[in-house]
Amino acid sequence: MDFKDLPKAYDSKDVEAYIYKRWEENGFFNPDKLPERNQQGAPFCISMPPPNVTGVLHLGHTLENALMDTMVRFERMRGKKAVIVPGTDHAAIATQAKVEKMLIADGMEYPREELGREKLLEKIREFAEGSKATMINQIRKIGTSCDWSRLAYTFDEERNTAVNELFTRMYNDGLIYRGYRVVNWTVKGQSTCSDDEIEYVDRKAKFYTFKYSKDFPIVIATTRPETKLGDTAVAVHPNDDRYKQFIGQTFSVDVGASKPLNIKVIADEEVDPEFGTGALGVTPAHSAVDFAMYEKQKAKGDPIDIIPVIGEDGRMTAEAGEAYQGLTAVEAREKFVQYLKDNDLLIKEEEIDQSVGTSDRYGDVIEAIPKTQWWLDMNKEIPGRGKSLRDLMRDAVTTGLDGDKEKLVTITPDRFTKLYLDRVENLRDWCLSRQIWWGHRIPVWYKGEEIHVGNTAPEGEGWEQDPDTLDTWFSSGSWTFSTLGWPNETLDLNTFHPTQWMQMGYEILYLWLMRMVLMSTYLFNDIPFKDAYIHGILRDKEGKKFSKSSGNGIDPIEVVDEYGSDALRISLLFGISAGNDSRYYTEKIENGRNFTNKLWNISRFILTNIKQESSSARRTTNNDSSEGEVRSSKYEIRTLSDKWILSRLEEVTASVTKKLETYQFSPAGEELRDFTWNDLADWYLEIAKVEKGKQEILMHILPTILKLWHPFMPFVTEFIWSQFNQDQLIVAPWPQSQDDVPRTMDQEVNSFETLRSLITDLRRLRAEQGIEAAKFVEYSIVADTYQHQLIEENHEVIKSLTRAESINIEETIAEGWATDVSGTMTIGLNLAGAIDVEAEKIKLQKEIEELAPYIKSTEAKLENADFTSKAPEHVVNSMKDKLDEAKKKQQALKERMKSL
RNA sequence: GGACGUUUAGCUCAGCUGGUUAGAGCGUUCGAUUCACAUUCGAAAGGUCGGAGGUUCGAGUCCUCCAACGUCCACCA
Repeated sequence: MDFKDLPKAYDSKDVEAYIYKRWEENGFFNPDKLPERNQQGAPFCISMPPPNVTGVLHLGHTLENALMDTMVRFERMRGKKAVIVPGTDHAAIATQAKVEKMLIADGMEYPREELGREKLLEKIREFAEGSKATMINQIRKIGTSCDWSRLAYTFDEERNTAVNELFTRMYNDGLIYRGYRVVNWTVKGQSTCSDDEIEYVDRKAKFYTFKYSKDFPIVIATTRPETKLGDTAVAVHPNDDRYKQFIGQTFSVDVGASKPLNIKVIADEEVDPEFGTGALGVTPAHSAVDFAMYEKQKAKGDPIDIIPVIGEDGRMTAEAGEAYQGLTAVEAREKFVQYLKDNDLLIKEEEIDQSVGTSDRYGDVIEAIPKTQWWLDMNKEIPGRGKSLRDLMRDAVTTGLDGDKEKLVTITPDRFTKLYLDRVENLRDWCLSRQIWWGHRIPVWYKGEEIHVGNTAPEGEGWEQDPDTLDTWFSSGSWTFSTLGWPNETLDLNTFHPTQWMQMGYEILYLWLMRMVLMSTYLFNDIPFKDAYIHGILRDKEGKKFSKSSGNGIDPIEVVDEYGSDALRISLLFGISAGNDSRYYTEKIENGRNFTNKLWNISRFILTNIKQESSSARRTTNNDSSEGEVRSSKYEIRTLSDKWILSRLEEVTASVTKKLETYQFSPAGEELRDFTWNDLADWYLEIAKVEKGKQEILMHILPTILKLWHPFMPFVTEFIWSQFNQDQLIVAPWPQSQDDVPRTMDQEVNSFETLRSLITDLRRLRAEQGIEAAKFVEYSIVADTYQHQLIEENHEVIKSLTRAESINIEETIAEGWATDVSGTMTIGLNLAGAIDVEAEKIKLQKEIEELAPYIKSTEAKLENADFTSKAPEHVVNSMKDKLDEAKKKQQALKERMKSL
């Protein structure tokens, strides 16, 4: 397609499909196929946070892809060996829960029972494969330049090997152990879950204060009376005078169950004498805290019993007594409370606010029940390392591992480091095993008393593999290295690990970031990535979270189809700041689309302009990608506007580079947009229509801004680039900026700014007087020598941009003309006598008044010795200059007033 | 109970280590169909930076307290 055929409006659809295909064909997503320049460059690797195979991508994924792709394209152009390693996550519990829900919706009552393990897994696998295919296509559509040859899946064979190996090593180091402890149990999901998979919701609850029996001396309180059937102790503070006397005694109490409870009164420092009745009914089987007391008592040699009264089905067990067995917890609660009432044991019943833990996937209330599970120890010293996992996780974000700053994870914004650390200090041992089926099987085999832990099943007959699966985060925690080939010593692993950059939403800081740090520090004594950028979540126009239940979900692909991927990308990136939520709404996308179109038309103008103006086919074809700046050597700086725009381009290049280096995506993009639209399009291109002969300069500017824009808007920039280049923009060198912009430019830039405001002021003058836009007018200007020269030199530009018949430099503005002051110049507009003198006076008076307070306060500041002696010189000087100008302006205004 | 975040034009948000008369986009008002673009162009109106103190020559920008909204954490027995 030749540029003369470029349509007036940019149509993203065909272009995007064509361009992405071309990229893939050229193989530049694969770091091994990048040009020599990149092969020599430093590695830059981003592990794509693998989206869950639970369905389709949402806007949040689009934001993440935009962030990653912007970074990787930037670094690729800068000559690094850059790669995004893509993948998907089997998302164990989330996916199984999703498929089960779908099966139930289709009429199945108990999918697990009805299908059995293998058949249900087959269903889930089918669904997962479908999701994967959909999501990969969606990622392509967004334009993410990830290396599909390195595509991974948390549940494929390579990752399974990694997971098993990791588990085995941790087991052999004594960090993974099997233990009977209280776990978080979802009855609906029929599985344990980790502390991180619990979502707390506020609700009202009844708080009951009661005695076990008439003759029991201590009053206790609870929101879960039914669990009290499993109480085996009452804990009080050792110094509590009210209860001291009972410590050590055991009471047999009849609570209306089949057999009486033996309640021992124990002392525990943890009990707060001020809270409630100062005594705590201990239910070791159904409370993590109480279980800890149970363990403590055991260690002390003064054990108490543990009686599970709630089973895995959420119903009361036989241990709860015949009268309760089989009842749901809620039914049992009612029954027990009724018993207390009937026997005059209930002392108080009040309503309180309670925060109750629920399963984030199944939604039901989490029960605490005791169960034998696999755990990862946070506190145990790793053999030969002198540190625990907790220590490593702490070191990785504070001092760097072993005090090495190269092994320090930097989190942006910094405040998340503190949240991370708080969490690290409070981490409990991680329950690794799950009873759901969709996931990596625990690599443990049993035969009688024997246990085998390893990558593969042991030799010999009669071994049975543990039926449980691993917490999904165990596999995603190893993502940064499992995707690079570990446990094999691959070239990728050596080259790209630790990875350079990671981005994620703050909602998975604990779930994922911490686990990745844990795994990498454990295995390699190294970090998983150097810098982590934390982004907020996308909300809708009202600030509500996007969710299926709110019905406000948006399909990014529909948006891409309508507005284009580039438009979507920049509208998501603009207006965000690290760690903060942002809102998404149509106007933003339209704005993105409009800008894309603007860039398109700027390019169209420049390219066609070149064609028309340079009959000698000056257009350079660039056939050596390392010579990206080939055009720059050819241009000639001739006018003020040339100097100005090139100076601005330098400045913007340096600034955008700096901002991208520090992950300031929005400021970088906005600065670029401001330059492209407000400086280049609105001024320089308009001037170019008057001054002519700017082909070379424009053909320097266009490629440069296409490069600068490419990380943000890869499609449209690549396509425009293809109109005058053989090579591809995706691997073109990032523009170099000379930090030392020649000082002589400053003066030029200032002169141009003077010119620019003069033109704006002249335009305003005619607009205020209601002169119709098409009409040519006469201006006159009172200017000093320097300004005079400026106006002379740019006479045609001013005339054209203000639609003037004539512009004359005069001693004074003639009578009957409308006037105003531009900087220190007085400007006039010929109204052919039709001037409202009074209105003019009012306007000028207003301007004089507006200036007065500024002059006054600035003068006061400059007279203040404290200020002039303490403030830095440049501040004082610039203030003097400004004051000077303001005074001149005021003077001009006053003179004009007088002459009226 | 603890911690963190937010509070700047009608709306959505920028404002780095304190230093010019506080910015952008959208929206609004007025004007424009001229040869890149009406997904456009020109011009304008509109905030004193949640509140109260303090530090400083100087505070949206630092400190203290308060308020509203939001988020996370906690063994609320």
